[in-house]
Amino acid sequence: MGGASDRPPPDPAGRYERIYSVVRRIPAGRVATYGQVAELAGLSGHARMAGYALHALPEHSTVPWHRVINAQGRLSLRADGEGGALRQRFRLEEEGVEFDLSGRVSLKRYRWKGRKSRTDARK
DNA sequence: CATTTGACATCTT
DNA sequence: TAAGATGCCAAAT
Repeated sequence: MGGASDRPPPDPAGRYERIYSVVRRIPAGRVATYGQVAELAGLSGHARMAGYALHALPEHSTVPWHRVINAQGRLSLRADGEGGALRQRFRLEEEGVEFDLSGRVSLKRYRWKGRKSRTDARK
């Protein structure tokens, strides 16, 4: 067993990097939920971690954090008030993502089908 | 070192 | 559809 059990994060100082890596793979015009990002990052079940990672992300970062939304298809941003969320919404609209009257995104249509790496569909 | 809080998800009422 | 409760991990105080 190679030791290390099955714990994915061998990076005590770069766990977030794993999250960023997944977010970077999100194509424009597509969105992914925190839970999905966490799962692709190897932290399945720990959706919160994904959120913290993005929050700790600097603005000048090249990570398209605006493509990451919550499972309700809604934007989640407490800091910066609604301005931050509003800014994110405009950014997504600019990429082709549409919002409904409730301010929610149709995950059914814009959800990014990201796999764990592997062009193979599954298995 | 213990407590609190935080870019969430999922289930239940 | 909305609202409340629970679980998760990490950083801040």
